[in-house]
Amino acid sequence: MENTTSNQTAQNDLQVLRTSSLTGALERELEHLILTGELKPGERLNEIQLSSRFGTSRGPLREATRSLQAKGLVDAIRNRGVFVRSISPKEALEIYDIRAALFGLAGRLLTDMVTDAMLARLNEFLDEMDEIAQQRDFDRYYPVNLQFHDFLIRSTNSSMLAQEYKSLVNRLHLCRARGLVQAGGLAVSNHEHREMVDALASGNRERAQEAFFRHVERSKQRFTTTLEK
Amino acid sequence: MENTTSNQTAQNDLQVLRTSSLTGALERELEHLILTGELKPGERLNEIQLSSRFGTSRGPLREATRSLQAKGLVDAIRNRGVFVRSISPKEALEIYDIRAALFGLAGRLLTDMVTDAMLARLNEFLDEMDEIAQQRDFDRYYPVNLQFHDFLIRSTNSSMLAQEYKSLVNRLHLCRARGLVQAGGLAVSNHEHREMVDALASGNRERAQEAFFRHVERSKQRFTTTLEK
DNA sequence: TATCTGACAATTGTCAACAACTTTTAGGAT
DNA sequence: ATCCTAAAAGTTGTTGACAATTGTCAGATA
Repeated sequence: MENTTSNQTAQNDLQVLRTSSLTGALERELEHLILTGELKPGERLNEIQLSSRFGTSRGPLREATRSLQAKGLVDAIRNRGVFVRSISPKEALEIYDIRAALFGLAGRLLTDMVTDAMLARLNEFLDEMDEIAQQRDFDRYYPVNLQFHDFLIRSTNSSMLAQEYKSLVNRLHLCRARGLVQAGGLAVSNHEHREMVDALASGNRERAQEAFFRHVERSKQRFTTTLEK
Repeated sequence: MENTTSNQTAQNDLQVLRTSSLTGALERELEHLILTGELKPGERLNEIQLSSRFGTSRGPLREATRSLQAKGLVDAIRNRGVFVRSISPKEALEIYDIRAALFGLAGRLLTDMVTDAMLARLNEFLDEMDEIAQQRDFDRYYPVNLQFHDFLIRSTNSSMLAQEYKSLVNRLHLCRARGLVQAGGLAVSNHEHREMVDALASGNRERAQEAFFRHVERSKQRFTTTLEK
């Protein structure tokens, strides 16, 4: 039994390596370590240590870190090494603005392609989040909230937009000062969600864009206020 | 004489290598080759050929291409090589939208920080472009138009925004179908520019955002029409 | 003629070794 | 004790070699 499972995983690994690459796998692994916080902002990525940990040589690992550098997740200093990037509050605010702009675009695009089925699904989300918000259960609210936003972005059918948006969210995770930012405004947040969905249903592009934009901007403000104390 | 200059460039190269890296230099060089069209969309980047051309080994070159891959300028296929990315019309349209959203954000941000000096500089740009447009001199119009947009983006003081915007513009260059798109609408374009500056001067955030947004959207429409014939 | 097969060439994937640089540490001078 | 210096250790930068894969082409077969 143990034999078959290990054979299976070995086959999976091979399957992965046929289409993807060792570098790509390492990159995903490192990205995971960074985003989960196992590798913390400012921490150095030791090539020897990491490559021996993953059982590869330094070459593919270096390629993976170059990719992460281009994505803005690490900084590289020549002859010193690569370090998990640390996003300053100033940079975080800049990213919030860009995220707001992209989310606003999502709202604008969705207005012209929204269906009854989509509105129904969105209202399901709203109801679910309302229920959770009333119980002040942040641990349950957070993932659904994430799903809600993901659903909206993916519904635009713009893979470029989805990719850019994800990249921004990832970088935002690297801001140390970003604790449980929105722990306070659960009900508030969902009120904004309703405004967004209503704007979509109204068919008014500019209104939807503005509603989506402001939702992220308010989240930015909540971040600012928690920052000041 | 020849000796001193070659010594100087050699010193410059060394100076560059102290702060930057060989990989970084290679990446810039490759990016240049791609954006100028010396390496055309779909073309393969031969590691041996390129590394011998630049006088390095394949290691740093591979790291450079990984970075370009993350930036969306090349595609890599395992065991086949990396290829200059070819942006489809569909993807180009998606990028136009994102660019519009970011440019709209620039307008919104600038509204709150615009100075008399900045407005004066912008009006200089407008007058200059008007003059060139009347002469139908596209070769002169294009770089000034670029400068104008660059000036606006940089004036927001958001390095993140500038970086993202530049990345999008770069990728747009990889669309084969994008010839001299806006060769037609010189005067039209500058009329839109005036609307943008006027909106900035009005102090109305939403109006400025919309004006900036629509400017890129109209440029997208011009792209679409040239695409259809 | 068209298609399949297998050897050969070209190219990419990975690795280990060496060179260059940085940081640490130990020793000595003040 | 403090500061400087130089050797040592640790880490990154780069290279060339080898393995694995893909592409090419001549010859055999139907």
